[in-house]
Amino acid sequence: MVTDRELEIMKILWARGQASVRDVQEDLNKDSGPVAYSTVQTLLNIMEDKKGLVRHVVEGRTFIYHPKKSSERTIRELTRKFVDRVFDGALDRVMVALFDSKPPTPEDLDRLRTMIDDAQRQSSLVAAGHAEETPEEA
Amino acid sequence: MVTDRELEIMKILWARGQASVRDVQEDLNKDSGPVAYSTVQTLLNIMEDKKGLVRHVVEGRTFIYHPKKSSERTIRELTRKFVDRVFDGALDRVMVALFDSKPPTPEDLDRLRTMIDDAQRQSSLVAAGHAEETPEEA
DNA sequence: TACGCAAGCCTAAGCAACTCGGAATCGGCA
DNA sequence: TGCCGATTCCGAGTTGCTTAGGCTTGCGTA
Repeated sequence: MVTDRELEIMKILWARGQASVRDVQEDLNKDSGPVAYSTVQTLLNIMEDKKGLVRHVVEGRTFIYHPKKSSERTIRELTRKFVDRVFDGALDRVMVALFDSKPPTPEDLDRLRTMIDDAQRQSSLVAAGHAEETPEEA
Repeated sequence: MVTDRELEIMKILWARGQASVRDVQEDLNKDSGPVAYSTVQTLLNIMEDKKGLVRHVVEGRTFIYHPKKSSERTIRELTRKFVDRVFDGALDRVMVALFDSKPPTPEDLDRLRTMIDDAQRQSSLVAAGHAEETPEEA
């Protein structure tokens, strides 16, 4: 649903909180190659009207855009789609590919170990009957 | 580079080792929706001539297609591209999103722990001066 | 007030990639 | 010859990305 270019723009909006078309254009020019003002405008238009990814308020003559969809939700959906598409949902196969394509640093490994420890502690609590203490997501 | 549809076809070829256009069409019809024979043919054509993903041999009158690009390499590249695109290459952020979008099972966690153990043992060996025993990739 | 510049927005359009299917062609066989 | 399955050719619809040009509005200047 959200394309490459749109993701770049969303990243800018997430980082800045809000931005005018000019702001986005300048950031894109800095990060990637040169892009015409009207290109950014068209994309933001589509992202607002057709996809609901952003919204805008008018300030003087200029449109100020805000992200509407959170980075957490967007990234979660992108990740899920990728895992399903490439790995048919198999998490351990993802990990193998991940380590293969991006060799982890020792710091990465430490952080991962901590994450797994937490997850295992969590699931053992659940198994012991403390599931009701885990709040559900809205 | 490799699109959704092409990945589906590659998966079929990887699973079967080789397949005729008819084979691929039938598997696609089984997995996804109905697809015309000529569509599959067009796709395989592009995958051979333009992208070098497959090759074919003639057997009687029919084309038998073989995967040319390995699943390992394809998946590694897809994974790397995804990590760079969405997470700017930050491995630990990928893990967080992974756990978030696909809650790991206890079995997943055990396997992951083993993988991390292996990786850490490996890197400590390297740190101890055995780097020259690690063969380089061609 | 009248004029023109600058900044912003909107519209139309082109280009490339992907996906798909219809129609024609070829080769063997009854 | 006529049929059948397989292959090839070609065009069309969709989507993403890109841009140029036209329109509106506000402001400074004379």
